[in-house]
Amino acid sequence: MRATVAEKLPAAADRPIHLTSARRTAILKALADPRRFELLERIAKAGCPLGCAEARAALPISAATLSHHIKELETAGLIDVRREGKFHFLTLRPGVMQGLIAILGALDTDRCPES
Amino acid sequence: MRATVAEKLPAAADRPIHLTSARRTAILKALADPRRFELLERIAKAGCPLGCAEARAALPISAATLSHHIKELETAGLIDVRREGKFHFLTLRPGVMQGLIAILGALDTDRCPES
DNA sequence: TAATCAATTCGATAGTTATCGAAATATCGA
DNA sequence: TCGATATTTCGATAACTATCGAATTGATTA
Repeated sequence: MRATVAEKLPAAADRPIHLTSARRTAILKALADPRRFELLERIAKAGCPLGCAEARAALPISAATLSHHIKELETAGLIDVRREGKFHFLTLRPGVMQGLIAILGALDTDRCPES
Repeated sequence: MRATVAEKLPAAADRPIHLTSARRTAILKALADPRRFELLERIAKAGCPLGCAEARAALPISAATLSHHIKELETAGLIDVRREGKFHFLTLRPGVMQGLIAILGALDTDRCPES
């Protein structure tokens, strides 16, 4: 099933997206920077699209650095950026985090009885 | 509670360990290197403790590099290393991956209705 | 003890990246 | 069009790290 665009289900019902190993690495790298992770937390906790100004107010970084981090999160496919005139709004991309979780969860399924 | 998988997989029922943000970062960094991730996959899939020789046979890296990666995984708390005389054996540390999953899962809980 | 094998440590190198200020680009309001 | 504001790009720097060969430590065996 080739993921029809029609299934734009509202909130918590996102299926995990399948991730190639290259994309998995990109996502993990994006998450591995503390500031970037904090930014992503802000975006996630905001629920509604987060403006760059709000993001900037929360993080002690320059505009150039924020732009860099946003691009990293975007190219990793972790967030969507809606560019609306002068302002940009950031949202978590549905299903991606669940896709990562699926990969990580598969790692510690079976274990040796003798531990 | 979505513990549907737990019943058919005996040993994987470890509770998620609570992770500080510093440790979360260390773990994500450890996972963000592709070779290291592959090493961890090997350890996980082996189930039983994996010898360094087997690990080395699976990865095209020198002994020095393998040693480095093992230390990274160990200091991040992702694996345990049982040192038995001349040989070292690697196992996945229980609960840690689940702890990370818990953090990541908490990120995309609620979302804006307007998408 | 000497030889051997497993793993670590050392020293060096090459590639990556987080960070910033300054300059550039883009959008909006007057 | 002009000026103000938002974001990006550029150029540079500092810090980090993956990698290796060589030397070293540590354990086993002859």
